[in-house]
Amino acid sequence: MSIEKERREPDDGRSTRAAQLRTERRRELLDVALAVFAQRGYHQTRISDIIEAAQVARGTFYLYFESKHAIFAALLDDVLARIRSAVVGVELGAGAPSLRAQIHGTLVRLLSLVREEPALSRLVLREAVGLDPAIDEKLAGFYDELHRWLTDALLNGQSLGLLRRFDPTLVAWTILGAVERSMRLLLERPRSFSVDAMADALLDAHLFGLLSGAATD
Amino acid sequence: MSIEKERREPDDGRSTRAAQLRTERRRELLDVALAVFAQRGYHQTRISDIIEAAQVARGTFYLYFESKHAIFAALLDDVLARIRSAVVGVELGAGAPSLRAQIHGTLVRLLSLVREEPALSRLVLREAVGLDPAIDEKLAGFYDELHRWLTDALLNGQSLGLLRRFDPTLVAWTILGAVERSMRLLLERPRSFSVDAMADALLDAHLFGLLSGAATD
Amino acid sequence: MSIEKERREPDDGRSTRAAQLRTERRRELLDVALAVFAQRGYHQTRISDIIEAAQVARGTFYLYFESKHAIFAALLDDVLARIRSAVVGVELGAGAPSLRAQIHGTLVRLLSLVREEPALSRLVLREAVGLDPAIDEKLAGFYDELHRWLTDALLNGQSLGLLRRFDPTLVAWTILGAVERSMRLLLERPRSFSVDAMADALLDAHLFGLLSGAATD
Amino acid sequence: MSIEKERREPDDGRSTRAAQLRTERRRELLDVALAVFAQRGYHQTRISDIIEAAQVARGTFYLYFESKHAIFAALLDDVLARIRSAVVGVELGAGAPSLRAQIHGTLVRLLSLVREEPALSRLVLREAVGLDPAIDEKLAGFYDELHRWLTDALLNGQSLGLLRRFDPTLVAWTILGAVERSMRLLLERPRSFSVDAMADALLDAHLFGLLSGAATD
DNA sequence: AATGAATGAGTATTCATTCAT
DNA sequence: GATGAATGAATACTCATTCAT
Repeated sequence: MSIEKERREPDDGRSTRAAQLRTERRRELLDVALAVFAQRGYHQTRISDIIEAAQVARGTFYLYFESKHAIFAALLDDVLARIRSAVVGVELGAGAPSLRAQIHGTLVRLLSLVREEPALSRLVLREAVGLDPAIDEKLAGFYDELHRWLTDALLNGQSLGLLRRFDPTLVAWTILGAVERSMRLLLERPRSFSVDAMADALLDAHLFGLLSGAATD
Repeated sequence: MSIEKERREPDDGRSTRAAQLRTERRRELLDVALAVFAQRGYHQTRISDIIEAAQVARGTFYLYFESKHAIFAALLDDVLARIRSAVVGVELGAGAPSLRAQIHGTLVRLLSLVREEPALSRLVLREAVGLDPAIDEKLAGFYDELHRWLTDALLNGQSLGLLRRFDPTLVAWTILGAVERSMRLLLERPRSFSVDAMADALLDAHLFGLLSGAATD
Repeated sequence: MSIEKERREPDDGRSTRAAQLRTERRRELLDVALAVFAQRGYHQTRISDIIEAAQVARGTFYLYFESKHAIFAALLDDVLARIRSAVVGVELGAGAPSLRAQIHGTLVRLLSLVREEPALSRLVLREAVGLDPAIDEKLAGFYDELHRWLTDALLNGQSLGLLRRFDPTLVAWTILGAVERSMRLLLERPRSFSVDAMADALLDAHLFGLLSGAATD
Repeated sequence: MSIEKERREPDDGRSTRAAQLRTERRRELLDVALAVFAQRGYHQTRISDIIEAAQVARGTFYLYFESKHAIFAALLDDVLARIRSAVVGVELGAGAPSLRAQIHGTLVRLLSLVREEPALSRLVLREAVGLDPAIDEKLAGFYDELHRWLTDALLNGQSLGLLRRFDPTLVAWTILGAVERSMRLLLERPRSFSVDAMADALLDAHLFGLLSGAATD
């Protein structure tokens, strides 16, 4: 009992290096697990699949993650953070790019994420759905977040006179669904459309509506 | 699945009665399974849950369905059929109700289905997602079907001059996503919006767009 | 739902036979488990050992017992009941056999149990000790019961004037320990003593004491 | 176990100091392990429990003990030695305290050990029972030792004419059991009896027997 | 000597499905 | 057709021990 008081936590290279190795291995496990989850789905994935792919002993896995569920949750957190960072940054200040250009940019970032990281995307759009109350809540919270952001943007546009009167809450959900389905589409048929075309279509449809100018009904 | 359909029985009264009983029991199993699947989710549901709720012996279950997977698939087929029948019937002929009224009606039927049959809806919108390649394909096929129907409607509208120029394929996916998300919203927060308001919001946003009349960008 | 109301619980031969089979199989599992637990000890025993010895599938085991712990507890209950029934029946009424003869009989029954059922005995005397708080409590309760019984007997003897003054509580524990150790001895070295000699030695030592008549200190 | 004892180190100051540190740390591990084993039991105790409590790295543990089993065995050896030293010292020479006083003293020493070192006592009386063939043998050997000592004492008493005729082997086991159970009693209900009263009760019962003077049967 | 990350054998329990009655 | 006892493959997680640093 008295001995350990003399022990000093070395903040030297050794522990720094150890922490780094730890982070790396955790990262590797996450990467491997992502690939396996995306390919086989959560339930078809066995811990064995992950540790075999990661070339790691069974016990090692549990050194880094408490459970199969935990690594999936961590993975999901990663993706959601990525999506968040693809969304933030729309600014409606003077001198900023036009509203339309900015939204277009956001859409392109989102859709590109799907194209570049299909595994990550598959996680949010497919594997995480209906998995678990805890996961469901995380996902619901995330969509709420996006929805809040979008609602604010719409409100902003309305108060600036750019957008007309409508229920921003409902419309925000509508747009979210449209984007979500576009992402899903890109995930399932990556070759069918260009990211740019999709972003344009989304924007045009929502900004200008579908009626021909002559239409009255 | 196909096995039962191909089986033929002599058409006397006895087998008619038997067939009827068979159909009833099958129906009851489906109803019970729907409730359980919707409440607990596919993976958390054990055959025991179903047969206990249905007051049926274990072996009896397998007399009516080949497997847990099979009863889920049958259930899914049921829902998809229900949704189909909520969608079909939009006619763009002369003397028919206005395009807008018809689409509004379709949307109301869809959203009402969610409200009245939350269990069924939950099955398509949550439980079936990412379950299984076979299920995925069934679901994808269904969405393709809806998409094709919607694309046709849009093309129709364009050829009638009611709708302006845009890529009907992309826009159809967009609209589908918007509807889907609206249904999901109604499923998760049934009290938050009226079916009618949602249908209106969906229509307005897509028909007229969000820009204020004065907006140029 | 309406169908099953018509089903009747048949109290005929079929379910009677089923219940009997069930009891038999449970019994067999208990017997086999007893042998294995006694030979290898609780912790070294794997469920596989039991089901292999019982020629039964893994799932079948769990049809009859909730867990490894549960079957051990059931087994322990069995033994304790056996020991109880070896102890009860000491009567101090008029016309009854002499106190000494009766106690001798009880001791013989107890020690014979060890000789005839070494596996059962090993369970109480060795395997169950320190296994688990729940088991510990069961065991402690049982010893308390024996102790209460013995204390009563001693009090009885005192009030009849057969026994001299002493603290019956303490002495009862003392005697219990002597018997327990005798049983353990018989378990470990079955050939070393006859049941009868042990019962005699226990009785003599406790009734008459060890001092020689001449002893004053 | 024996390995460490045979290892020799050059006797200069450095290694003396080192050896001392080594002994200290070993001692600390033993103390900590004792506490943990006594509280949680052998099987519920994980090496992690010990090293966390001892504030020592995992590998360090194995520098001092070959295995979990080994540290338990070492601990058990400690207790057994303590008990031995509480027992030895009964001398039946002339001028020595009376036989009764000496035995009383031995009993008090034994029972006090239980009171003062409940953790150690729990180890012998509960945790070690039925643990392992190796441990069992160690325990059996120890009881044999006690038994031999007690048998000798009884024989001695008989040859001195202090004790009457009886089978000393059997009676020695009997007494051992009585003492053992008294210790267990004190362990489980430390408040229920005084050490002195227990020693007295044990002695009185065994020396004078339980029959009233008038008793003939 | 000390550390603690890595190892991997070990195992209780679940549950979809079968089949004898 | 109905039953439900029996089956056994499947798998997440634990923890004593090792060993490179």
